[in-house]
Amino acid sequence: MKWSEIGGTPCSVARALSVVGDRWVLLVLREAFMGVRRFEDFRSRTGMSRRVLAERLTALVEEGVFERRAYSDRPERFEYRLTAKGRDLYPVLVALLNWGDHWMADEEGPAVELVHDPCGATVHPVQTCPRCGQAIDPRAMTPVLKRDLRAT
Amino acid sequence: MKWSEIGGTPCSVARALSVVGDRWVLLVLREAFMGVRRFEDFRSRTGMSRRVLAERLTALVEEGVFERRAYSDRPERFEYRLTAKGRDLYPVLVALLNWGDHWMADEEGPAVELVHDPCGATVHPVQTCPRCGQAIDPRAMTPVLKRDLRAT
DNA sequence: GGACTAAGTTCCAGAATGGAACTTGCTCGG
DNA sequence: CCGAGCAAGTTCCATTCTGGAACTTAGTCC
Repeated sequence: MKWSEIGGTPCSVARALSVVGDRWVLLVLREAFMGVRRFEDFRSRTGMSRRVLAERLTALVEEGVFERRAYSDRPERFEYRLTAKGRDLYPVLVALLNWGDHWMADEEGPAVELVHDPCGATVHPVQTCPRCGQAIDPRAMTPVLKRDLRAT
Repeated sequence: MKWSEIGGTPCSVARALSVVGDRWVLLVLREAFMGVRRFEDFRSRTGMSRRVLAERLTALVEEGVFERRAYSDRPERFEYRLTAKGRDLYPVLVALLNWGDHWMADEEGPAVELVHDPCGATVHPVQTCPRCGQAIDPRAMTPVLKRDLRAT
């Protein structure tokens, strides 16, 4: 199976990955959540090649994760802003951040910390059950398969 | 910058991605969380090539995400089990699943549902602030940069 | 006029990938 | 005993993808 076919799968994880399951895309999203909007800023802060950045941004705009809009005519210049669909990827980034902070840390401590404005605390958000409010433990979750994940 | 250098960055997201920021790796993890442990099962359920699967599993074992252990001598056969480090990636997968369910759905509904055993509900876990318990809204979070994300 | 900027595009050599064939050690059916 | 089958890889090749550097376009600043 080629990667490009993965989005045709009925699995939501696979479909999400068809959009977002790319090394560079996730780094671009990290920057977007830090407020970056411009091509050159994405490029210099992630260190990716222009080639790949241009390609990824185009794809993300097509997927509706970013919106491309002019911030200047003469000369024409564009910026990339997260849409609601893009903003909803925040939990993915936070989950990666938490895991990196926990398992890939060095002595100097995390480079980025998250402050929850309403309560003012520096936090690592946790996943909880929206029904009972308990923190999620993987072993307390049962995945129920409704369809073959490979079917079309 | 080459991808292989990304792990040397002080950013936890980048470091997490150096391990897990691969299309196929995340699909392998999806299967692992559904209980899959064996090479052939990973292969047939994800559709990836043996070549790439073998390579990724080796790397994940080196990183401590999976543990490789024999489940049979004569002939020698191995299985791959998630370690604690691997299990901690659950929130990443759940976040992707949630996003896929929400934004990439089709008419037939999700292929996988998650049941929270303690309360019995089918749920989409949400990220909350461990301090005040509120659901996380990206706009209510301020990222505080402690160091340059590109420095060594 | 010349240097500089931002947002791309183009080109190339080298790295990564998918697919299919092959290997190893063993079990099973006849 | 013989051939088929299986699981977990490994090897090979043709195709695709990447990083890096150079180039383009339209305009501003000195």
